[in-house]
Amino acid sequence: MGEQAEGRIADAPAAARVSDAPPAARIPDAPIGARVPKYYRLKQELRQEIGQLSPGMAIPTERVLSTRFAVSRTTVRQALHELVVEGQLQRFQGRGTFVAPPKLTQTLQLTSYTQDIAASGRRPTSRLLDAAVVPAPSDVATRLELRVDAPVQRLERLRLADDEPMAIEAVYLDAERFAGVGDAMLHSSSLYALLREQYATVLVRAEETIETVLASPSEAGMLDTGTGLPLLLLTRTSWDEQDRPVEYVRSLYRGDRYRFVANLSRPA
Amino acid sequence: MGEQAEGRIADAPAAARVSDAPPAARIPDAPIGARVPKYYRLKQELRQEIGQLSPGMAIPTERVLSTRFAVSRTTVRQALHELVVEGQLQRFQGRGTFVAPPKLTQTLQLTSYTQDIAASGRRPTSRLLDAAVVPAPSDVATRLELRVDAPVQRLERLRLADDEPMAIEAVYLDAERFAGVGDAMLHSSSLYALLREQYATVLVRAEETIETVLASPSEAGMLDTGTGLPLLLLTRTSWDEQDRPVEYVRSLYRGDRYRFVANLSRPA
DNA sequence: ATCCGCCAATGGTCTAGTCCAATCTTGGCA
DNA sequence: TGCCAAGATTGGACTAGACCATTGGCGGAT
Repeated sequence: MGEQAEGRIADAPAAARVSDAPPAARIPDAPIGARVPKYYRLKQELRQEIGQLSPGMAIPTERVLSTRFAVSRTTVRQALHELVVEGQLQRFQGRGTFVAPPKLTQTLQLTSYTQDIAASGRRPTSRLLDAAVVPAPSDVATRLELRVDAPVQRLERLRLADDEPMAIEAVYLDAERFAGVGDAMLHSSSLYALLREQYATVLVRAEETIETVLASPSEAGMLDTGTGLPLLLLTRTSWDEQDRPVEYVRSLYRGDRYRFVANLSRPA
Repeated sequence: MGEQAEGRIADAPAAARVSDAPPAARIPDAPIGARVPKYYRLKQELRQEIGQLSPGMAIPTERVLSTRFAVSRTTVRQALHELVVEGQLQRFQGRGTFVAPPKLTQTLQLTSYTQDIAASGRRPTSRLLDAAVVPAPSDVATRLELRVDAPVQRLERLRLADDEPMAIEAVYLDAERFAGVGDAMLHSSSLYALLREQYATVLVRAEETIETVLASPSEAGMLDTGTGLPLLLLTRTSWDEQDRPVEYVRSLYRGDRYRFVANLSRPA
């Protein structure tokens, strides 16, 4: 299920070449008429080698690759960077570079995070980073159909699966309608259960957007990844049975570790 | 030469900035010890300045920024690169760097591309890149529930909206069940209309995955973007009323130009 | 045996330059 | 006026090297 390297759409057959000299591995020459940067050819070469290895195995250091392929370390780093972004490699300062495990698939559905992760056979946990009532910024106010600066409850959590950081999530709720939800979340782990049991609110519909953003240094720190790596930003607004907006959620997932799946049906 | 004189880049604000993402506020930055690289501060500085400008306006050249902020051109390029990835800037070799228009939102739904784009007030067109019957690769065979190497019709198209390249799309269909669909598509533009009218097939359900990949040189060329820029890879499998898989589609969208939205409802 | 501090190795950041490819400008020529 | 060649300017690729921060192993002290 991890396929993605090959079988891309319009990928030029490109480096389906023969590497003749084992000792001095050389970067394949650019095909005639195609201007392919050196770092890109190196990347393809490395991708091939990585394919032979198992997740967790180490690959040579940047300096070694630099001399082995007779390119500058900068060029090696550019190739490695792209492989990291694609989720093929993981780098750790001071330790080395390692083959990454395959991407995980997360379903877009109107169920609780806890259920989702448990259903995939992993152990879900959360760390509450922040719970405060704040004046609604304009975008939050718009989504929740409140006045700007109306009090909203913000809940910020770090989501983990098997103790690995998975996403940073910020939820916003109407602080008047859901008074006390912040305190309640200090001792609860499932917001959806709390809404159902304490506030008699059930979510029936949601709109979720997905786009690519880049990790800030602190986001990178929390997600245990690098600054500037692509993240997937999911923005969700959910409505209850009376079609009132209930929650507005922003979640940041590592783009190199996750993919998302949505189930569509014919419009009515 | 350890710490050289700082240029105009403000020192790390690092405070609880409500973090500035293009459309609206991102998740707040926790002040946990995160070292802020120079290129990142420059990026934030430039983001601020860009916010004052209108799409299409030019910003100073890399060499000018390099001297203005007293950093190397490499550092400027790293900052600009991230802003390009985030969809804030567009760069053109030989011309300059310009403020990018805002991202476009594309809905994930089981309707035809032509309808979708037209509904958003733009003019949809397609360029048929390739139409051939080929032996099914293993992933295609799996999705379409066929034997490996069974004949499948591949249709590869470049999707445009208002003449701007939007996505590269590859569709796979069972070549026996939909015999002649390749030829028919030479003179038609809507596959879904063709399926409905010529093959009495209506799609009622689909599963769509979204993940981040990077543009190869040829993909970058077709989408009029840069090699190595993040793309959003959408993979769709659709089923008909008898719950038979009909199509398997892979689409590549520019991650800096598009976001996607899905509508979710409560599971039954 | 255990702990701790030093140190080598790793990836992360940054510099100051070179050369190349694409584009725009400019001026001369028909 | 219209065209084209030459040069200037832009971003793209690449080099060789420096210093920093983090990590983990080794060896000595306890």
